[in-house]
Amino acid sequence: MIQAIDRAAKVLSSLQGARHLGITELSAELGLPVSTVHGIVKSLQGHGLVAQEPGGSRYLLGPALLKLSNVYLDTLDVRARAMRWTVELARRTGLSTRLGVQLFDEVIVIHHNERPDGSQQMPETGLSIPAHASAMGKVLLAYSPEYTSELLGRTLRSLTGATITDPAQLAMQLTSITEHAIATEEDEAVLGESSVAVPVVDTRGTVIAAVAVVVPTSEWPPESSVLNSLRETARNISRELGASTWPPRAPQPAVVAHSEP
Amino acid sequence: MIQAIDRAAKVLSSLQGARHLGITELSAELGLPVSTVHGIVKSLQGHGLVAQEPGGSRYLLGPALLKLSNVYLDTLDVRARAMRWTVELARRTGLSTRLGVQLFDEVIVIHHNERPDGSQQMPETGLSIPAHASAMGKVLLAYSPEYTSELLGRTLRSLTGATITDPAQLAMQLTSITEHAIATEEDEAVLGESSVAVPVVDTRGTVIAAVAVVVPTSEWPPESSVLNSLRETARNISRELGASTWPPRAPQPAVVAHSEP
DNA sequence: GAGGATATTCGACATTGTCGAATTGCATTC
DNA sequence: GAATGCAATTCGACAATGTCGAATATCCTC
Repeated sequence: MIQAIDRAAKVLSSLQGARHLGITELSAELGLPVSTVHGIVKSLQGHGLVAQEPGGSRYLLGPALLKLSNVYLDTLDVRARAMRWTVELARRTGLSTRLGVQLFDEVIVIHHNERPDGSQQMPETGLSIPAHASAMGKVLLAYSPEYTSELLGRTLRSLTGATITDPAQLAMQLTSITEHAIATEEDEAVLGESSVAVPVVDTRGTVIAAVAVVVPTSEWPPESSVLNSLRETARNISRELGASTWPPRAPQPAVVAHSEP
Repeated sequence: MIQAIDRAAKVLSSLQGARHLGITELSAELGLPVSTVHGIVKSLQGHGLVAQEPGGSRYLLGPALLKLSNVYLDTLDVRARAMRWTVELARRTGLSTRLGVQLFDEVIVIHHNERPDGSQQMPETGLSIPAHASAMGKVLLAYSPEYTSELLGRTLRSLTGATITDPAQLAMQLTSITEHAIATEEDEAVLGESSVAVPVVDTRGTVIAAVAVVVPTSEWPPESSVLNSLRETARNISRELGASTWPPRAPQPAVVAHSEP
């Protein structure tokens, strides 16, 4: 890991947490000399990744990020393929749908369809949710055991009273998820909102994303027709991506007893 | 400018242009040894700014960018303040509206309101348009003479037959824009689409963004009521940001003959 | 199964980024 | 309106760091 780049990324990450920061504040947060931070920030600024708050001398994230992320969304094959199917899913279930990918210990929503009831809703594309508090996150964790083992070691942040913070309990859910290829979450990220998610796989059988429907907790549990539609949506997207089977095979645990002669 | 960060930013920029690239392709594009590029890419990947295309060994932009850009949009004061006014502008004019900021020689759309006619439309937030081919871009250039002089030196890329590529002609438009505080563009970025833009200023009287309405070229020129609504919108946003006067003062050219005794 | 191409690892060198001190600039106070 | 204090910026020397080329591993093609 190249030190300067690592530090630059940490600067971006800090600015992400605390909207506006001065050089001194940044240097305190990162534990680096001010002049070092200054050099990094100016380099980022030179590419529009960081900007000065007009008038002041504090810094914030820059517009280049918006341009980059727009291209990022366009390059995602899953997203392009998924869109027509999730529209249909939203229509059939009357619920809002999400498509998400894993970013370390979080899920990033890469596509969102609003509830088709015409109510005013927030766009959720770009939203990030701690993986352990999200149905999509649980799906993605369940199929990527490498990250999971590490995650279970750390303390799990609680978002609502219902967030699962006990590693053992989460681990249990995850094994159950690989068996049934479906994950749920009740009020664990946002009070009043629950969700169900299933995996999306590509040609190689790898789980690369998750689709979810968001269900108001007042309407929980969802009818089985909702679950069927959700499953069918994931199967359709996966098939378009070249997957031959769905649901995906459960990931092989680190050590298999004796599978080959 | 820190070399490693500069190179990292260039890697991101390359991936932005050509969706998927291998290490060798990247190294060719940047004129750097493969091992150097490899180190940079792996560092970016370690922060989710770059990702591997599943299965292959090629690289593409990463999900962290989406998360960062989402925070970027949230931190923008102008955007939050502008939204309610642009909704009203779209309603009154029946046209789609844009709010944009400058990113070097481009304009990035930071907010977009769809035409209220209920037709299916692309979301344009995150869209980037060469400044010289956009009404918003012309506004922003007109009020930031530093960049402009440099830009006029380069060759201006033509997007449609109507794109202004002659520096002299563009320079003329820019001076006229500072006088009237309004810019137009006819088919210069996209055929069939024209637009009108006005500046948004902050407390210090600096132009920090531009608002525009997009007019189908078939309905060009827009009625004066549209221009009035647009101006009023910019004035309202600017006032909310603490600006005392609107339209903004024309920027002082590099050398003034004799203005102070 | 062999060949070619591409990604990845490794270690030595010197370029490069880092750091602390000095300077400038801004804002607030008296 | 001058003076004080804080924060951003500039500068230069040192050595830690990133860079590069060669060697190795891995993947894909034929």
